[in-house]
Amino acid sequence: MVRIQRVKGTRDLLPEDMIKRRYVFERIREVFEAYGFKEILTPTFEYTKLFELRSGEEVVEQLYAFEDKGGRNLSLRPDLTSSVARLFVNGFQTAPKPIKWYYITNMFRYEEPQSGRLREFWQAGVELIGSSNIEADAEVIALLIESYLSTGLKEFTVNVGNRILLDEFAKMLGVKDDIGLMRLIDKKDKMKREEFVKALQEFGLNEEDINKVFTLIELKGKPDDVLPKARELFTSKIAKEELKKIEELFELLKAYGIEDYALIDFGIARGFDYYTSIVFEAIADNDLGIGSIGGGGRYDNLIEVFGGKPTPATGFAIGIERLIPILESKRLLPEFKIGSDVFVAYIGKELGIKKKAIEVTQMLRKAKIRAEYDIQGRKLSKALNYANSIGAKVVIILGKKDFAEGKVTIRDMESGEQVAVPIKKAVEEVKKML
RNA sequence: GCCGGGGUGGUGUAGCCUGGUUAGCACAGGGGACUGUGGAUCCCCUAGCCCGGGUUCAAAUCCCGGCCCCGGCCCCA
Repeated sequence: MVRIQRVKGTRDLLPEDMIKRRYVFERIREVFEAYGFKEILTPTFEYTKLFELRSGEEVVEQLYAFEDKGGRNLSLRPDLTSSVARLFVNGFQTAPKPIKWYYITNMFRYEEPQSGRLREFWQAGVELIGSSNIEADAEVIALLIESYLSTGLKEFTVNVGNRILLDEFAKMLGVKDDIGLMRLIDKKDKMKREEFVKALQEFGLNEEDINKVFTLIELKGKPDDVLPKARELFTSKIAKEELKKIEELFELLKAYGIEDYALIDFGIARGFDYYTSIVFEAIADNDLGIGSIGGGGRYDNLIEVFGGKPTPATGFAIGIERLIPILESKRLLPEFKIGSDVFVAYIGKELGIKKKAIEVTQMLRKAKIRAEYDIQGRKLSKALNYANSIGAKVVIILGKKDFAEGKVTIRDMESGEQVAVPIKKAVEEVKKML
């Protein structure tokens, strides 16, 4: 007999995992809804073409791609942004703007698993479609920050960069392979300074250019410190306009009251696939080897790539498998009690007494008390033992004597105290003890 | 896709280097001692060498391949 294993890069989620996830999702959901975002869900799989249109044919390597029985080339969704854009194009182009949608669901990417990276993972994210105003960027960045705060996380920052400024920067240096340069800059934190310098030299940059790269990288921190230096570095008109937007962005973030968590980091690249302007990523200090815990940005070209009329959009996603371990390691999650509060044990094997045990259990359940009765039909000492092991606070004992008198014995599992009460009073009595 | 480390009952492990009894231990699980009182004790039971091939008289142990886990690279939409 061959034992079937879990598929590589997937997880079984047990009750103690689920309760934590549910808690975190609920906190995030409350904030999303407070901001007026409405929940949507698109299909788990799409035509592979959808993702190719966005990211090029090479992405198939990173997709869970397959052919179905009808010969359709499909892929499990690697994120929801493409699907949401597709949905928008298919039916919401004339809907009132902005459209504010959120989702909490699983994604699939065919990659080698490692710390904080699985082949199936969950994201909570939002998309804000139809506004090119900087207000839209501010709204989603503020929402991202408030989402983390709602889970109890405090030691994190959302670092804001800008794709246009990086393009301008590449132009200034006369670099054609701007994406290559950005990837290199993105890796700056993983390398020693000398290695980084060497890599930049190999990329074809002279000393002056390399100094400019370092100036760019050091453009990191609070806007009051960073923006004046940025204005010296960037001289083009386009760049000046973007800098003005970023200045306004941070003014708006102050109005949201969350500016302490937002920083500028012009070295952020974030993949580069379809981001067009403001990009951002959330970093939480941790010793688990986890980098970004979420991120997003503006994607003003994607909707027309999918055949819609040009429509600006921005959004973000939070990686749950990255966030939860960090919350756990910082002890920010509450203690959860899983399982029943009341265990109903009965003595004897007669049908009548079993039925009475079920009836009592049902009374408790109808009163919204988490209760179960001893399906195993254990002897009393084992039943108490079991009740103890599942953490039941109260055991209801139904014996022949009780049965004959129309009563049950209620035992407080912490103190060991017991009272015999008429069955009709049992629920009331138990409620007092919980 | 590439690199490094690993894989022994449900869980945690001993054994592996240096091949040789019936693969040991603990916890968990089921039953009993105990036909109305738990967190205890005792007894019994269940259950394992990731898969395949090779070397050998003999493989958990040595060799090769695969799968999976942990971590790193590429990539990270």
